[in-house]
Amino acid sequence: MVTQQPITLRDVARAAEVHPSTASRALNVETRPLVNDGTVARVLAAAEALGYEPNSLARGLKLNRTFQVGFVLPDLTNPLFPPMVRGLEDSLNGAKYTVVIANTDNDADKERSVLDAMLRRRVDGLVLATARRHDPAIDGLREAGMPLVLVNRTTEDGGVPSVTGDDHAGIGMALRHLVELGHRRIAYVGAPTSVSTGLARYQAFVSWARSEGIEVDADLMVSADWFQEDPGANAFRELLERDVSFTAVVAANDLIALGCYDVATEQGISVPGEVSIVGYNDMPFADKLSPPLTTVHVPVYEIGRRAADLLLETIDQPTSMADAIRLRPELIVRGSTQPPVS
Amino acid sequence: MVTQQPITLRDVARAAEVHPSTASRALNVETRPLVNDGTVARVLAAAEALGYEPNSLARGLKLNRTFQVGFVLPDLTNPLFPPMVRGLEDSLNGAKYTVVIANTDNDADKERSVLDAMLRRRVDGLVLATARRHDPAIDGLREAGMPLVLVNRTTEDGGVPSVTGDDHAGIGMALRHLVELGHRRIAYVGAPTSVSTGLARYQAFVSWARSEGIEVDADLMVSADWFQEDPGANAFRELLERDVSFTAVVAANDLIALGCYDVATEQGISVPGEVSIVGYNDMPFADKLSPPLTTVHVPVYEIGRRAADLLLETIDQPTSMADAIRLRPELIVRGSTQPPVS
DNA sequence: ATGAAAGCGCTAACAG
DNA sequence: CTGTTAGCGCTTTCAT
Repeated sequence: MVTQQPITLRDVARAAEVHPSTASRALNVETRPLVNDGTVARVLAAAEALGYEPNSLARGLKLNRTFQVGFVLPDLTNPLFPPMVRGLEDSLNGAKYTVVIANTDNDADKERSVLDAMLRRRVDGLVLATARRHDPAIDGLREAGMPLVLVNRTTEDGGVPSVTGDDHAGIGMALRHLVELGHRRIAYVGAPTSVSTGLARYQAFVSWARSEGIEVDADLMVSADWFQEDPGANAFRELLERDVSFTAVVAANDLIALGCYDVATEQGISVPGEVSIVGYNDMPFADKLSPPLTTVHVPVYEIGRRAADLLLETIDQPTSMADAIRLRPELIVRGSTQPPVS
Repeated sequence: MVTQQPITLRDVARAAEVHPSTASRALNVETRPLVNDGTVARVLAAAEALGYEPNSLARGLKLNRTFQVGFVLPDLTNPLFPPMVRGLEDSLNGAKYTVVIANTDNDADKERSVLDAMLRRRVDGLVLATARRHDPAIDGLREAGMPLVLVNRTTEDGGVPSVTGDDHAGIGMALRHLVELGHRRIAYVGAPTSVSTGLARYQAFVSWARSEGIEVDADLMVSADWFQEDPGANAFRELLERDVSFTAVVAANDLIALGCYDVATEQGISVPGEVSIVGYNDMPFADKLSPPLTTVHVPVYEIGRRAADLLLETIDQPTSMADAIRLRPELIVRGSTQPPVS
């Protein structure tokens, strides 16, 4: 089994009996008009016959572009991200770009090393799902002139384009749904306000509660240490220990809602019999939980697509404006909410 | 905002007042011994000060390696794959490799175009989760001398290293569990035998049924069109329409089991009251289903890690043997199985 | 121990 | 319309 070495442009040129640069022009759609139709045909035929695949390393080195973009996210096993990746790819592949994924596990060191690796690879742009509200890493990237798009979360330092769900609207949908069912004592199991989604959802909860005429009781607000199941469970336990009465809870995301499910099961609290729960994101299998989770659907795939489009714009035209695209979520009513019994 | 252009080796060399080739030697751990300690220090300091990041395009072009490996899979949103990706990355990143993911959606055209893209990118190797039992695409890749590792599924044409779960053992665990509970009429909701996992699980079911002294009734065997929920539901419906009696089913994977759940719910059949169901894979959230799914856990993350290690070996030493690593699964008993009532 | 020179495969002026 | 030339940033003989 001979590891046959790849065909190069020179091979094609030789076969077509033209100069390599002519072959290059013939092969590239942009420059093809510059060359004689007959020659084009000959070159194309030769390339086809030899099975020529351009070496994108050489091409990238010359053009100073890699046609690769990085996607930096906390953890791919969070079910939020795979559909987003698909969205990115579906948009980017059309433009001949490839996506390279890197996980940070919310670890600052890992984030730095991951970003370094991206820079070394000379990615043409970066999609970041890891933004904190104040994020020096992002500032650094911007200063280095790296095209950037934030997804899901944003930074407050401004100037960076982003594609997110509309958290204010989404939390409003969740809360109004509960109010319409008749709930008045509604708890909020939040998430760290150090990231934009945590803050926005918290603020939205407070603001919508006010406008719906619901009492905003600090005793009804807890915060999970992170957007995950166990922290959600801990936060919900803390809430229960406060011994305040409530008939419903809005969770800052589905995994936190799952944590609430766990504690409810563990303590024999019926969902939605005794307490209604609304999640956020509509992650895969949210409909398979017991009870099926009422939640706010975030168009994650679409976020990926739009982010890709925005990034491509930014790469092609670095002066373009820093759009902050907010995609509208949708309430999905399932089995975890019902009118309060009392 | 000036897009400052990256620091090159020449910049570092100039700052350290050495020749670029000396700087190169100093920077590379392999060749560092060749250069004077003092000079090394000066170069390293200069590189650090300037924030030098080697251009891996140039490096790759010279060395004829990209330090990238491709991972070709059907669909990243299948919950089986994200942990596998993490396993790959955790192993590969240590060796300074990056993973590029591509989805085929089980579409032959798409598969061809992704593989082309991978070749164009000159990936150093490929991990494939898309193998069919006879797979011309894989043959082509082998002939081209591309280092290859198959995961999850294998091909029958041999000679390609692979890392999979031990399906024979796993199905045995599932079946024995049901037999030990007292089930005798056990159905099998399978998957296409055109892929190795579909075939292996089918054969394992038949073989274990025999050795356990269970009747192998063709009427109790159906096959889903694919490893997914809806096909699983359709297959289970077909089984029910046959009007044969059974008290338990082994599903070829969790998503198919989920499809069985759906039909059971739709037709008012109690799980596990009237029929016990065992899944396969132990996908994320299998424990959150209602009822929590008894299933066979496949060490997916570990498969990723081992595949990465194997691929690195193959890249470094293309003559190495085509190991077929089979990782042992584990039965996870949850709420979807119980002794038969009758 | 370091410098000089060549070249990986490609593209883009610049000529003709 | 096509050929010539040079160079992207790096590594690696080959000299010294």
